[in-house]
Amino acid sequence: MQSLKTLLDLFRQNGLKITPQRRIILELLIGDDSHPTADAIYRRVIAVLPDVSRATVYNTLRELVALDALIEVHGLSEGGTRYDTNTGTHHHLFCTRCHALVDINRNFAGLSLSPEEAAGYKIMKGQVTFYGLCPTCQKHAEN
Amino acid sequence: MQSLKTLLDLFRQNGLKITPQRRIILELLIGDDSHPTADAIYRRVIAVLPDVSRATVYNTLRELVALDALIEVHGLSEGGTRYDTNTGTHHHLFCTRCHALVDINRNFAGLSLSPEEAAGYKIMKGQVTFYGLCPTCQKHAEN
DNA sequence: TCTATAATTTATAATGGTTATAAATTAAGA
DNA sequence: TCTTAATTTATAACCATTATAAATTATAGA
Repeated sequence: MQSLKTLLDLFRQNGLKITPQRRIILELLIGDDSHPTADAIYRRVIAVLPDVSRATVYNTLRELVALDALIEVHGLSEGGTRYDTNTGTHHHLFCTRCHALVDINRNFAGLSLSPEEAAGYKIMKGQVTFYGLCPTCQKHAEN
Repeated sequence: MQSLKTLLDLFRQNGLKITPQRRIILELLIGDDSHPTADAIYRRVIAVLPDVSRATVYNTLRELVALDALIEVHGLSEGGTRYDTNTGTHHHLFCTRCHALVDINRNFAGLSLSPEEAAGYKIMKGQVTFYGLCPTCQKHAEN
């Protein structure tokens, strides 16, 4: 994710106002590679600005996604969409026990389909998700 | 997915009763490779047995998943979980426009992580999802 | 075949993440 | 400083799914 200044400029360039709420959310998001949920972001926001509403958090996240400054990761964990500040092409490694999610910044060779396999589809991208156990969860061996 | 007889035996072996509702759901699911949602299955069920409730459909799907006879696919489309009758290891190809989902029954070589990339994680599996446009959606070029 | 009973189904309410609504507030250009 | 459109907020609504509890039923055993 870019610097705060770049993000603020991006908002301004798109006719969006810089509100205290938006500024806090952007500041918290920058450098966060934990793939937080909307709720996790909300909780961190109200620790700083206690009166911010959930709706504003959701709205701001939606704006960031629309501006391609943030990516939604669906289908992992039960607690809702995860937000990814890494907007480049990358893959994921997910801990099925604690739901930690880390980025894999690498290209996988051989990630393509033969014409028969592709069944006439025009392929736009291939995304890999690795499932496993993080070091901490391996120690708590059960499950 | 196995034959109806195999599935019925599986239910019996696990002390589950064979009800008309369950039988219909199993029959509809066998040979269905469309990755339907719970709602799609429900609508097909009530076309045959009009009084079956959504809860029964959800319950039966949950039982099939617990018996490893059905797999849940999360994070694709907005209409909820997709159900996959292909219980073997495989990958997916998803049309981002019409949400068609097809199985890729192949192993991808090179789908592993170096120790540094794995960051201490114990990897259990790697799942690939290809995103693209199906032949029909390519014609309706927009989007 | 009949009965007893535990499993199942059902209607209904509840849940959880997220979006819509509409009124009150506010950023920012003139 | 004003004006106004954008934003925020509280609240309700939404949708997929699960929980609850009462009514029904499959099935094992008499």
